[in-house]
Amino acid sequence: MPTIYDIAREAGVSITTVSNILNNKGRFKPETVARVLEAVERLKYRPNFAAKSLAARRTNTVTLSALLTPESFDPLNLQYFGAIAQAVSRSGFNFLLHISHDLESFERFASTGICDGWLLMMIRRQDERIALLKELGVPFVSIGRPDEMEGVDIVDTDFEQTARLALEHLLALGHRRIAYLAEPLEFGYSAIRLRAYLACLKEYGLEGNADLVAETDGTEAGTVRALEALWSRDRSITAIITHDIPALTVLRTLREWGLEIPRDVSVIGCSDSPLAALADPPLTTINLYVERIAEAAAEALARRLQEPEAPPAHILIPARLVVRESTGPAPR
Amino acid sequence: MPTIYDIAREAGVSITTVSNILNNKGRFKPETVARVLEAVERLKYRPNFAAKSLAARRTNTVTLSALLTPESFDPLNLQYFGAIAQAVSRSGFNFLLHISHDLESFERFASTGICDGWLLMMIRRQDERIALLKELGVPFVSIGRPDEMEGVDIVDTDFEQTARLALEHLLALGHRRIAYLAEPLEFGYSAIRLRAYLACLKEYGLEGNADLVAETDGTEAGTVRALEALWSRDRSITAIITHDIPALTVLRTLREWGLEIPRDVSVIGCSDSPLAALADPPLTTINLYVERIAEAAAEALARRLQEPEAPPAHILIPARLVVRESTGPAPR
DNA sequence: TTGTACGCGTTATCAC
DNA sequence: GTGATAACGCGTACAA
Repeated sequence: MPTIYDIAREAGVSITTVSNILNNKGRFKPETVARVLEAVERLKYRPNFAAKSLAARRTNTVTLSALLTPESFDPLNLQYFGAIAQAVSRSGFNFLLHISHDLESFERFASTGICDGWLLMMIRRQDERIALLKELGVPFVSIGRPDEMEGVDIVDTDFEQTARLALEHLLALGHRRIAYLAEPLEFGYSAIRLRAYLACLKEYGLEGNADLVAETDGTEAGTVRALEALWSRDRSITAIITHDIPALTVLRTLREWGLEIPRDVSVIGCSDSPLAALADPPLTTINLYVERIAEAAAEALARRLQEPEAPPAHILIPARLVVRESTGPAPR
Repeated sequence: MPTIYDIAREAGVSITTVSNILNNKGRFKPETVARVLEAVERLKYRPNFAAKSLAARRTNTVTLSALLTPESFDPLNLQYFGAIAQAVSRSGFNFLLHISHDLESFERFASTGICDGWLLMMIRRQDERIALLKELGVPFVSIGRPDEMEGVDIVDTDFEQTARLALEHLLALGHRRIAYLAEPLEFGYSAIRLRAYLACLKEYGLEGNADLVAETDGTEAGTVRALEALWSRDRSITAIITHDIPALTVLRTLREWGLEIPRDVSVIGCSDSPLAALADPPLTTINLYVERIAEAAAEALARRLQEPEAPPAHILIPARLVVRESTGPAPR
């Protein structure tokens, strides 16, 4: 691998000149620039990452932290990865993806200074990554809301709005007995969604439905159990609001029970995972605008990196209803 | 961030001692070791990645390269990511995941020397990443087979065996008119699978079925078209071999046609994507032992990094049949 | 067993 | 405009 000295020699200039030209600093004779660039091309020179980082005291790199959990097989995560990769690249940073199975591997990685800042996803209510990064003084943006949001930059879906979107869609179709099947409430977003939903119920004078709430433990069996609990409590339910992944199980279980969807029961998910369109019937759900979330997160981190002392931003991205075939008029 | 000098001062030793103790070199008084480790702990010192890499002329880091394509939403990819992350960590390297939307972003990243070696997945028939890495002289292992395998380390599924597994399963159930629905043949693995399948047919004296082969373009509509082509060619088909993702569409389309699975038609997929178990009915498929592939790839790369001149290895990992509910006895 | 000094490849500072 | 030269933080001869 050639070094900056090789280029300087080839072009007949000093390494300072090479460095400055490559980093667009100062003004140089077009001729000099040409000679340098030509040498770079010929020798296929690329500045060494380690040396550059060490000297500049910044790596110009941003890392996305994802967790490795059994539940995290939702292909929606792949959409997030892709969208964030693009958004970060566009904002001029190198992009890295780090998958940690435990906090230790995250810590080892985070404290070596391989990146300037972090994007955190799959946020938990008491996310240890946040505590760690705060302590280390490493800039980051949280994609999702932890319990303690004080002093942290946050980008998240506007779950208050998704709750409204789902409820209003069902109300417009004539549904009144609406159940809510929550994902494990230990997941921050699940707790937030439920709270928003309950508030929304109240707004529409439907507090009665607050009884029709169940929680799955995240497994298929758990979802079936939650559904059974709901059904044994009230057989007049005509619609269910849930998340995309449990919705798949709900769809199948209801059909096994001899119910037809949406004739007998309407089902609406949330997140518009790629799985939603593949479901049978295709699932009505809420699209989160993953690209906008990615864009906002990348921007927020870029700003934080530039102005370390700026006040933390809390950005909520609106979502949109995607009507497919799992919802229909309430049975009479 | 504290440096090695801070630790040396805190522990009352030289930086050499700190460095050696941290890297397990030489023998030291237990007392000295304790003092150093205690200082490290107290100041939360971690060797700086850039400085370490620069001095050692190696980064001790391995990167997995994934491509960003519309088709790549299969959650199986997430399993690969996780398994490879773990395997690489276990083999003592830092793990990075790089998602590239184009060759340029890959090249920019690969030529800065941020990692010692690469693991390549989602291999294409003429994969430009392979050409680039070869030219750069950067060590890598290809997870999947490109057309030109000469001189490259390869770890892949034994598709010759998966073909046999699927065919034998169906034959044992009494099927004789078996169709094959291939993924786009521009994907290397798809071409390899088809070739292996045709060879397997011949072995069983079933060359007649070679007519019952169709190719999807990877979209849902394309899969439906391929299925229609198959059906218009021969209505006596009782079983279909395909990949997991198109299998989902096949399942749904056949049901729309009024066919029951597996009573009227058996369907078998390949790859045991997390989606397979969620399908309706749950899909019989071939499990690829993702963990073993990951393990083998990480090992192969570690060996290559240690012995740059070792002869290239071509490792094929056997798979296993997973019988669920989409296959059954042939209708009489 | 410990300390000094140099080198890794780059950027930053400051002089010319 | 261009060029010396001193960091950057760590590993490692080599000397003590």
